[in-house]
Amino acid sequence: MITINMRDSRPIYEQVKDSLRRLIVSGALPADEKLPSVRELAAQLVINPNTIQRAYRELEHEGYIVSVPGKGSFATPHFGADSRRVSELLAAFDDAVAELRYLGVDGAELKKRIDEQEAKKDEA
Amino acid sequence: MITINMRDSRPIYEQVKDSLRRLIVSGALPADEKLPSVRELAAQLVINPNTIQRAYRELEHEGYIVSVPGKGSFATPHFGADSRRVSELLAAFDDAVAELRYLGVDGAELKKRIDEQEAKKDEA
DNA sequence: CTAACTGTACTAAGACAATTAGTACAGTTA
DNA sequence: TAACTGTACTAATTGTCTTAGTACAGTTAG
Repeated sequence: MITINMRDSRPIYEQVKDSLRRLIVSGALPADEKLPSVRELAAQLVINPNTIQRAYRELEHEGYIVSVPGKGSFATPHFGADSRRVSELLAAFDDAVAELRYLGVDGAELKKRIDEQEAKKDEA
Repeated sequence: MITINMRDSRPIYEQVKDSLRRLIVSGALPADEKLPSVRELAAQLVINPNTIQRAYRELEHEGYIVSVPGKGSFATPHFGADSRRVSELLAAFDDAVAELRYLGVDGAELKKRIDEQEAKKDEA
C-alpha cells in the first residue's frame, strides 16, 4: 500500500503524507474508506508510531482525512476548494511545465498526459 | 531577483537553487548570462556565502550553470535531456494534475495554462 | 464487564542536516 | 598592486526528525 525510502532526504512523515494523499486524490482510496491504524501502519513500515501520528495529524489538518479516537482514520471527500493549496499546486504545475519544456518535452506531450490520466480515472 | 522565505521549512540553499533554476528555464536568465557572485548574492539575501556556494555547486553539478574560478558563474544552455530529471518532473507533473483535478480544477483549464506559458515565452 | 483495539498527548534522548563564522588559497582583471 | 572571482576546509551552533517509552480516553467485540 505504501513504501518509504530511507535514502530519500525528505522526512519519513512527509513521504507517508504524500503517499496517502496520492492514494486519496487518485481515487484509489475512496471517501469514508478506513485507513490502517497508527500502530498498524507503523509496524508495517517498521517505523515509530509517532511518525505516523504526525502524518495523520497533518493530513487531517489539511482536510484529506478525519481521525476519530477509538474508531480510526478515514478518507474524506473534499468540500470547497482550498484556494491556498490550489495556488501552491498551480505554481508547482507551472514550474514543472517550464522545466520540462526547457529539457525538450513538448507541450502537446504534456496535454496528452492530462487526457490519459483523466481516462484512467474514469475506468475506476 | 531572488527572495527567500525564512519561515519556509525547505533549506535556504534549496530555495536559492529553485529560484535560479526557474529564472534559467523560463528564459529570464539567458545562456551565458553572468550570475551574481557568491559573496554578492549572499550579502543581498543576508545569508552566509557558504549557503550560496552550495546552491551554485549543486546547480553546476545538475548542468544549469557553470562556475569559473576568478571569473564568475554563468547560465548554460542544456545539452542532452537528463532522463532522470525528466522522470522526476513528469512524476511531479502527474501528482499536481491529479490533486488539482481532485480539488475541482478542470483538465481543460490546465491545458490552457500550458498554452499561455508557451505564448508568454515566445514573446521574449 | 473485560480485553483489545482505536487516536492522542507528552517527555527525553539521540542522530543528523542546515547554517554560520572564520580563514585560506588560487585564478582573473582593471 | 588591489580588488574581485570561485573554492575548500574546520568548528560550533541550531533546529528538525526520529525513536523510545508511558499514559489516558473512547470504541467495540466477546
